Amino acid sequence: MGRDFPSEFEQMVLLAVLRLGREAWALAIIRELDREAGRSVSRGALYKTLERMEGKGYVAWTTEDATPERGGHPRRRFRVTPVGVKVLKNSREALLRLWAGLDPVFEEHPA
Amino acid sequence: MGRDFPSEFEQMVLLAVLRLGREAWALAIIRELDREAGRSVSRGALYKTLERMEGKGYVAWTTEDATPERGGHPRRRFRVTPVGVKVLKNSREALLRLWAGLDPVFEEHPA
DNA sequence: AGCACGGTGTCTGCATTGTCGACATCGATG
DNA sequence: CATCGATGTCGACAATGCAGACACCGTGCT
Repeated sequence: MGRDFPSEFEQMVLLAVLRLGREAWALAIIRELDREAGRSVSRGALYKTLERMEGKGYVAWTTEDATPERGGHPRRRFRVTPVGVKVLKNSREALLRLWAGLDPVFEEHPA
Repeated sequence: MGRDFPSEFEQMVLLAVLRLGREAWALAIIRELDREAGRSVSRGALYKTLERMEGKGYVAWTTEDATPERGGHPRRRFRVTPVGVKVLKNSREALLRLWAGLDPVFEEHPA
């Protein structure tokens, strides 16, 4: 059904992959998440999630071998599938709808 | 730590409670979620989550007895605590930051 | 050579979360 | 009295989030 919601973590990962475009390697994703969302993740957690999302058809990847410069390892380049984009859009819209009208709550400045 | 993220579902529930204001009873939350986010939840799932969130200090409730009109049952009125608002704000900002620049991806209308 | 180190990826395991469905109560209605 | 609807509680299980250990292979020091 169209009613499929990615978990919060999955959303973040999907978004990070989208932002990285052609540079979406695992470690880059971790750094992106850390930098942009203030969220640190271990590789294990990330790979697990990516694999699960592949199962659901949210992401896909291609293995590209060598970048002999740095360690010369085959690394995986991830990308978000159309389905992934769709569910992302879905929850984005749901969130947007729920946030609507609550601005006063969020606008408050602390200190 | 300030770095605490509510899960996607928790976020939705918190938001629904905020929107409902003084009318945040369990069943109302369920209806709100269904209506605004297209997400259907069972009562068990919701209560569990609310209780877990109480443990983390995101929500609190007061039991008000009787509304003799409809079943005459004590029902719980939920509300989001300041901590709850804070974590909500946190993830909202993280999401907003991650979404930034990806508009082209989301703006596409499918036909 | 030898060794530590950094970038990659895999796997096991466990704690937390998400979710359902059954059980239970009480008033109103048929 | 039998039902139904609004409420809440509980037990169980599957899915998810996440860490840490294991492993490989170049590079750069020494």
